[in-house]
Amino acid sequence: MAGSTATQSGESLLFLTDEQLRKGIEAMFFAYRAFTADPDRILENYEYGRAHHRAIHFINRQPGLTVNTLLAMLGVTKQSLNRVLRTLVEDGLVEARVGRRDKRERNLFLTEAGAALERELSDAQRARMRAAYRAAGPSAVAGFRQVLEAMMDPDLRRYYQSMKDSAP
Amino acid sequence: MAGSTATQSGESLLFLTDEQLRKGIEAMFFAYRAFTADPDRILENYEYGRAHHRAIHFINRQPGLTVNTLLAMLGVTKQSLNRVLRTLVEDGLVEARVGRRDKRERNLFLTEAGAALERELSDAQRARMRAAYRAAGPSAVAGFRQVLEAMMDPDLRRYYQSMKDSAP
DNA sequence: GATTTTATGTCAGCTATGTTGACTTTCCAA
DNA sequence: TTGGAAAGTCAACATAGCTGACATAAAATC
Repeated sequence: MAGSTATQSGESLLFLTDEQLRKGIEAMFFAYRAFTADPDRILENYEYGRAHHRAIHFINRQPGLTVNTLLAMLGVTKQSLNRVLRTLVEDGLVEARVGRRDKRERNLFLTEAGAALERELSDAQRARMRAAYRAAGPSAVAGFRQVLEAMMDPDLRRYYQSMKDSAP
Repeated sequence: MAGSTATQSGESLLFLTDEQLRKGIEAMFFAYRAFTADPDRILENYEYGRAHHRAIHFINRQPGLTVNTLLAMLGVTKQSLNRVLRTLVEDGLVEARVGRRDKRERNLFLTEAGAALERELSDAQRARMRAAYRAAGPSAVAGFRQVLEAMMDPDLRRYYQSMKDSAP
């Protein structure tokens, strides 16, 4: 409630003033908008939206994942995801295979066409990310990742950390 | 198109593999979701949405700003913003004063009630940001800000940099 | 074997927030 | 004095969230 500048933390306090925190909030807002701008532009050509991009992204990251797993990562309702998934399957970008062990489950995979769109979207997004990383430098990148990680919901942080981090 | 791991950059290349970039992309996605979660929860109680929050945030940051300026920062159409602004004015959270010099313009201000909601939303969001900053440490915070800044649209970066950064 | 739980899909309807297009009012400035 | 910028409004639409209700199949449990 109060100024919240002064705390008992042992760390340097310079980064915890309200103004600093507000700047961080704005930085997130502006950067996130730029971050989604390129894919959004591409998606228009296909009459898809951000929701399709997110589904495609995670199916690519973890081929064969189940609908429930994807649901947990996206944090939307199954009805909302289903609408997206259905169009992707109909359009031949995603394949939903009945689970081998548990036949109630659907394992999701990108088709060749799906992988191609994933590449197009991700190329654009990675290009911007790469430019930002270059401009900021390696040690800034490490800090960037640390702060984002600390900000995440713990469950998703666990997933995030479990993903491999460097090319094999 | 190709692996895009190898470049001619003089910097350390370790941060520019596709995997590293993809992790950065996911980090943005997950962190942004967490970043908006607290305000979203609060806004439900008032029957407002994220769009209202954004308007309130920027009006608080720059009291008296014009509708056009706000439009540029939010990156939406005036019709979309107008709907939000109208409800905020009707509900007595925002005051739109006719411009002194140019009477076509409307200068936007938060009322006491608007400032109170701003504080509630921003307290929650800053609390999360503060926790993440503390967990990551001061030098990580600097890097975080540098990368986000590099990612922004240049016009918004200019605005962003022009805002004061430390408590006066 | 019967029952319950789980995973998924689907229908209907609602809301928030974005869009475009057309139009009006106000009013500054050339 | 008139052209055009700034602001506001109305209508119609799309996307992507949401809730609730219900269906089906398969697994798990009793």
